[in-house]
Amino acid sequence: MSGDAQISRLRPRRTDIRRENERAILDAAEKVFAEAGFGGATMQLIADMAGLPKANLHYYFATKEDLYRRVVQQIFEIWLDAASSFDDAPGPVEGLGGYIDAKMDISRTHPYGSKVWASEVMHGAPVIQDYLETTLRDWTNGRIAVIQRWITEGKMRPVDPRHLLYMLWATTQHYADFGHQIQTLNGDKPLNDRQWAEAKASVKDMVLRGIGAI
Amino acid sequence: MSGDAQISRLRPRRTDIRRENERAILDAAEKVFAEAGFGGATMQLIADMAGLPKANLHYYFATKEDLYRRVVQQIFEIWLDAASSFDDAPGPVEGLGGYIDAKMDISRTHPYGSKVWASEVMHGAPVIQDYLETTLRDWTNGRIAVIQRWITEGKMRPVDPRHLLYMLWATTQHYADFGHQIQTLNGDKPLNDRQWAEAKASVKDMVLRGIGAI
DNA sequence: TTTCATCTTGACCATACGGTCAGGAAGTGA
DNA sequence: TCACTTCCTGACCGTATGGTCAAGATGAAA
Repeated sequence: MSGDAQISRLRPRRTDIRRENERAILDAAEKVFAEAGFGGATMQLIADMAGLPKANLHYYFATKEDLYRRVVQQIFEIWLDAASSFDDAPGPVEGLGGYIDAKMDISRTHPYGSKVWASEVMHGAPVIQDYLETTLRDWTNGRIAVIQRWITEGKMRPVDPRHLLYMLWATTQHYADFGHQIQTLNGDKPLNDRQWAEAKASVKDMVLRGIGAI
Repeated sequence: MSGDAQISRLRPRRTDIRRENERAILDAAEKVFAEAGFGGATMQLIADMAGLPKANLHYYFATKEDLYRRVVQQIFEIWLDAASSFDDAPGPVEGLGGYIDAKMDISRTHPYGSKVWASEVMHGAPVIQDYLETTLRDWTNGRIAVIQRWITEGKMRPVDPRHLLYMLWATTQHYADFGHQIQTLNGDKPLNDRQWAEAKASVKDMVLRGIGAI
């Protein structure tokens, strides 16, 4: 009767099994890699956190490095998506303001991924160097062109777009990468909703004034 | 004859031996910890880079963690010294401008130390948490007071001093911690003297305008 | 039911690592 | 020269790690 239908629902399908296990492993790996670094992370710890035996990890991800690469690619794609505000914005206030909002939100929701990326770059980008030289370089040049156009149109002062981008990346990601330090200076308490809103407002205000957009 | 004098000069004194070996080990350790992380660094690699047998490292530094702690403390003290411009400055242009100059210089001269610090904080500051809660907290509160005074005196707009400091730390250290990424976006070439000067000028210009100090 | 591909897992292995130690070399002060 | 401290180092050890494998369990298709 309805029992059959229930069982066939509860019993996971093949594709679901694969998807759910890969998701659990990637989530656990992101956290462990962020907190211990690539060298300090162990497959055993990731397995425990994902609730799977270690040998099962190697069934889905051949090596530790494969797993790590997937984690790094993930945060990179999330950041690329966040840049859509650049494209269809009339000026720097909307474009850069929206970009800052998006990056700050990501720093709050994906602090582990941000840390893994930072660690990877700090170590000389051994596994994602090709990304830097292709996707990131193209992306950066595209946004530099947009910023240059805004300058030409008189919508902001003539600042070096490169150093502006570096400042944006540095400042927004700082709230994820150095979140522990910020928390310590905040009386050992994580920033609450109001404080995050103030942080976003402060960053936007200082940056947009700094480039003469407001 | 003069041979004796030469020999007695060439033959290193006890204190020199200790000082020089500790220096060689610390320099090598700073680089290896920065490039591989604490977990990825090996005592063997540090020993090779310092030109000493591994057992000798353990003669000067009991454990890997002891060595690591010394490296982290080093960069922290360098940064503290850089903040002197804050104290005897009439206003934000000189105070913050000098601080940015100093931090940017350190990012160029001590990129490894900066990375080690970043890595340590990202991993939750397991070995320098007490520093964060004492020295750094006190230091930060002191500078916040200075910034507040400047605001009261009308020398800059009323911005949140905390987020201003975070922006300064993030931006200046970005040129060290993400130096590899910056280099990649610079055509795989390190920033030259002129580009470093431009970077400093850009950062100072954007920040000081952002807070209404110029 | 039968057949097949996918998934699971405990046990195992070779390697590399941090750290130890004993015994000798070298500098130092009397 | 002698006694003493500091410095040096090859050899060694226990442990933990990434990765393998073979045998079995489970779901899917016929």
